Amino acid sequence: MITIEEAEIRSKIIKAMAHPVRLMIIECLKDSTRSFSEIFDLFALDKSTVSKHLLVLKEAGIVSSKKSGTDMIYTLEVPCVTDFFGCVTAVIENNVRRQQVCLCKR
Amino acid sequence: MITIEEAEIRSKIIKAMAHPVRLMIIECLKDSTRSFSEIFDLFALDKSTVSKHLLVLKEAGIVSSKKSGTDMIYTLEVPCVTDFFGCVTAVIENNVRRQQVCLCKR
DNA sequence: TGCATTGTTGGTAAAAATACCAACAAACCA
DNA sequence: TGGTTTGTTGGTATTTTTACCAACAATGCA
Repeated sequence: MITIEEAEIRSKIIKAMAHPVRLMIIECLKDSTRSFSEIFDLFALDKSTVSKHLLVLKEAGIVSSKKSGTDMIYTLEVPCVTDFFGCVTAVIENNVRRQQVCLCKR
Repeated sequence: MITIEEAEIRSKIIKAMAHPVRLMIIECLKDSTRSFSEIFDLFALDKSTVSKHLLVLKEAGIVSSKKSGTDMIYTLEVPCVTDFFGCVTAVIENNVRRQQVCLCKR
């Protein structure tokens, strides 16, 4: 069995992914690095909000950043996190399927 | 690119996993179903708190429950979620490695 | 029926997360 | 050097999450 300390460490990393904006950021970093302004342009949010979402991902160790000229370049450090989305999709499909069963039976 | 609606649906499922207690519940359901009292005994928490954590997992479609005699039996609906923990461990190990690099260089 | 046992629900207080604005820092360029 | 662009940090209001207690519902048992 997992200890509570280990669970807390895991929780921080999973929590860092548990926000729609941060999920979209991870998705857009899946195939290549992106500059802050490219990421910022995806959302109708204040730049400080986007910057703070990136900080959450960085502190979790999911992305890293480096200065390049004027830009700040963000990189997905651990691409395997996107593998997980397949399982999340499986949960979603299972939910849909179960709801259909309910609808049919009642 | 993923839409914001899709990201919100995914986010709800990931958020359901993003708590140390709920991660431990998932871990303990990995190999077999468990009764409420077995799960409750893992924690020094009020029974209402544990019950509500289970409700969060249930509403996300991660676990299901069924009454069996006196007990409420909980089942992990989508075991693949535990596969993800391997990737979370990869993030943790990467973080440790990077911190060691920092410590050496400074 | 009366009384435990088992688990859920309602209410509330405290903590954490989120988004914005404003101010700031760093780098570039005119 | 002075101004512009790019991104971060500080502060604050709002929302969400969390945990407890108390009350309740459902089941089994004496």
